[in-house]
Amino acid sequence: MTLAKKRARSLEDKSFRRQQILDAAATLFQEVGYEGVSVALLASKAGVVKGTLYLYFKTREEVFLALYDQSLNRMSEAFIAQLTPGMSDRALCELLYEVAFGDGLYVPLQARLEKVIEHNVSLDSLINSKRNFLKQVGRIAAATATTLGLDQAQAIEFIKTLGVLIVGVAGADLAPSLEGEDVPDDIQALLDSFASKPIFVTNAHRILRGIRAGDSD
Amino acid sequence: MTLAKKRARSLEDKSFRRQQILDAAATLFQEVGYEGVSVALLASKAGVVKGTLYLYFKTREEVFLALYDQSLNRMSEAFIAQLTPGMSDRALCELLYEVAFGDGLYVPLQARLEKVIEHNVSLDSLINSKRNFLKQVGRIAAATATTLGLDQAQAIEFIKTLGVLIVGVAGADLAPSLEGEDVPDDIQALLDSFASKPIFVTNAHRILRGIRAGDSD
DNA sequence: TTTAATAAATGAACGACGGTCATTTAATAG
DNA sequence: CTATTAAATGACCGTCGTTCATTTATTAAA
Repeated sequence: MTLAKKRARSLEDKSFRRQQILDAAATLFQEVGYEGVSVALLASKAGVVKGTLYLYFKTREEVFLALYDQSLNRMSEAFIAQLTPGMSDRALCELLYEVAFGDGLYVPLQARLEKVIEHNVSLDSLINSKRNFLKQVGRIAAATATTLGLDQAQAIEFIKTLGVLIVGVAGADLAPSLEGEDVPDDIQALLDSFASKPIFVTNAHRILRGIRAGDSD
Repeated sequence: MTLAKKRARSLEDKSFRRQQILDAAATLFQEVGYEGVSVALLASKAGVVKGTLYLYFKTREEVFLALYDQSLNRMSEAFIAQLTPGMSDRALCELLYEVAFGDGLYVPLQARLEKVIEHNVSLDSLINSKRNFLKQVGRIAAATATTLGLDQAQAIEFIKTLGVLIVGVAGADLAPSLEGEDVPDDIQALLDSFASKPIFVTNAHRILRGIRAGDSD
């Protein structure tokens, strides 16, 4: 769990400590959310001091970018593992929803990736992250192509588009919880009408039909 | 332009000053973006001092929420004004894209609305904003229903869904500009493949076809 | 075994941030 | 002309992400 030595001098030691920090960040994120993860709090949970964090990550956002990369890898692995041959279009859309929203880190990080995280990250880190993204999209698309009988280009377009859709529908889940607040009926009905799952599944299905039909007009 | 008196004592004076601050915020937003609009900078541009801002807005985010409401109103008005009878499905999707992304404030604010802005706003302000949202969606949907020959329920679903799609596709536009940076070809191609307009128009069209077909499976 | 070289870890300090509030003072009513 | 009021002020607060001179655990050399 913890490092035997107090100083990480070898490369293995360093990557071990780096991962320690990431693990603490993942746990903390689930408890207090993105904005709640301050550098001071993260450092204390990781058992180091603030300055030490900056030996392992250039900025606070680089921590989140690394967390995002790992969550994307988990997500794509889980998706591919749960794909079953002959799965219906709808079942696949639902699986993708469950895997993406079930991870706990992937959706809130993806939703902040381009608007926030990427704005305080080195070009190198950004490029590495994008390369990993390309790789995971390729893996997911290949598995999807086989299951749904699409060609690879269709599957890539499908998966990329669903990534876009996930960010859109995630809005409702990332809005402040009004649990226990005195919300008028008309407003509550409006909020309910944006429940992420039905919107995602229905429209993922519509998009898939369009791709199958080969529309380009 | 500016208030004759140095103190705003009447209700008209107060709402005038409030709007002055909002105008300064809109201008500043276009220049420096969301994160660049600090309370101190906004105050100086509006010709007041920091503390004064808090007489007119409870928090920094309430400024952005008011800005969002006004941008949504502008947007829906422009959309309805430019609708023409007999417009094709595709033309309407393109018009909606142009109007939404052309405003300059609407898209970046909508993209941050639920994830950031609504988290630091009073319940009253939030409810008022949602009521305005409901009203504008109703107006846009009614005009769309007429133009496209949809019933009102279909049109409302269509417009709500396109709002979700806008937030998703906006990611690419809100990412940091890598203009002048040394970006490898594969990464540049990836970024280009997420250009917001074609993704929006193509998929808005697919969604519309699905709604027209009356899919619910 | 002792010493010198190294770089990992520290924590005090920085400027900028959003937000507060006792005080000042412009405008109004008597 | 005076008393009342509340709009405007600006000094101040705690917190934030980030930096860096200093300390010290670890390793290599003597």
